[in-house]
Amino acid sequence: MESTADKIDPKLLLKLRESLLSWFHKNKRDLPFRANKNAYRIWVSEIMLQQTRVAAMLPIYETFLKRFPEPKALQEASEDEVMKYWKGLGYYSRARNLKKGASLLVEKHSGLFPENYEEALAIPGVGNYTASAVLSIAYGKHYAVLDGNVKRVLSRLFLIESDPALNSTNQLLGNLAQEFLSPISPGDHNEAMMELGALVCVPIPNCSSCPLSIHCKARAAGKEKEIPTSKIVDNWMDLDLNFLFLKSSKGLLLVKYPGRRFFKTIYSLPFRLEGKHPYEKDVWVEELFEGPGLERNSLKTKHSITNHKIQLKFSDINDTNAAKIETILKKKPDLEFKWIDEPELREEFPSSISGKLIKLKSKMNQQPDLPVGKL
DNA sequence: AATGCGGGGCC
DNA sequence: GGCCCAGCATT
Repeated sequence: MESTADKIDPKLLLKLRESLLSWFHKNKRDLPFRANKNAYRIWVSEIMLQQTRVAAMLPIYETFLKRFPEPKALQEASEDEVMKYWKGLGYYSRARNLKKGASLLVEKHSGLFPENYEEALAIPGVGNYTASAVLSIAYGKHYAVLDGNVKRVLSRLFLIESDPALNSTNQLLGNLAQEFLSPISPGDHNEAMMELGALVCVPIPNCSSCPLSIHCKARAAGKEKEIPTSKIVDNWMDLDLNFLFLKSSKGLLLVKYPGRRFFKTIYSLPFRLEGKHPYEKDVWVEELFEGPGLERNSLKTKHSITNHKIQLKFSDINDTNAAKIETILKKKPDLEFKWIDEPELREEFPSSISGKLIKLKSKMNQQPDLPVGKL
């Protein structure tokens, strides 16, 4: 633990905070969630901003809050309507959690976002980051946020060279953030750190406009461009997944099989890995795809699962003898399967992939002259 | 500690 | 067309 804040000159800390805050007051962007501040509006903005760029969430934020200006409105709305307002933001469990959280607020907290950290953490979809952000910005509580921006700023300012993906580094950065946090204006301080990381201390930093640059250890060491560095390489792999709509008199086939690469714990349509990939093929899947009347179409769409850039495709088999299929499936002892009604697919195969495949199918039905063939 | 979850803006 | 992004929950 070379760099801990308790070794830093307290006067320097004061100076750094002051420079940071005065920079923020002059340079902060005029954003809607910085006006009419209340805990609910800040909570909504923080949830929307998770893994999402400001530019992408701005137009949605305005219309969302106009329709759901307070927790009660969100609680009373149907989930479908909430989803409609969330459309375009992705990570839809965020919206479901927001609605659940609104109910919790109405029922347990008189419609207000709690001021207590543990109670905030108990809200679905609220983790350390969001709890600290809302409590500091809305209520002036003394909790430092630690997001990707703050990690980058702190790593450079205090020359933290260890891998930011490591738990130990995270802990160190969290302690530093808390030590550095302004006791007078924790909310502004947190926002200022994130704003600095978003505008100035970006991956390739603009040190000449940074209020902290003269005290930045990474800059002094000439390492500002290489910090933070992660030794963890994400080698994204290209992968083709062909999903099979196998329909028999019993319905549409779903399977679950813990030994496969994806969807170990949920039911999904049977899928086959195609093209070049390092994974083992499953014999029973190949047998299914060899069934009679296979129709492969040329439509595809994109999907990503951690470290995999996937081309999604699908094939159809209709009017198949269910008993024969089940014979194939039963050869695999730990394979579970069931037959469902096709309209239930989204619920029964709870991945966004099912939605994408449904969309692809409807596209195909609108253009019946698309090439369809045995291969 | 690893893994799954997405879609849009921007270069 | 690829890259990047104000994390959380589950396992």
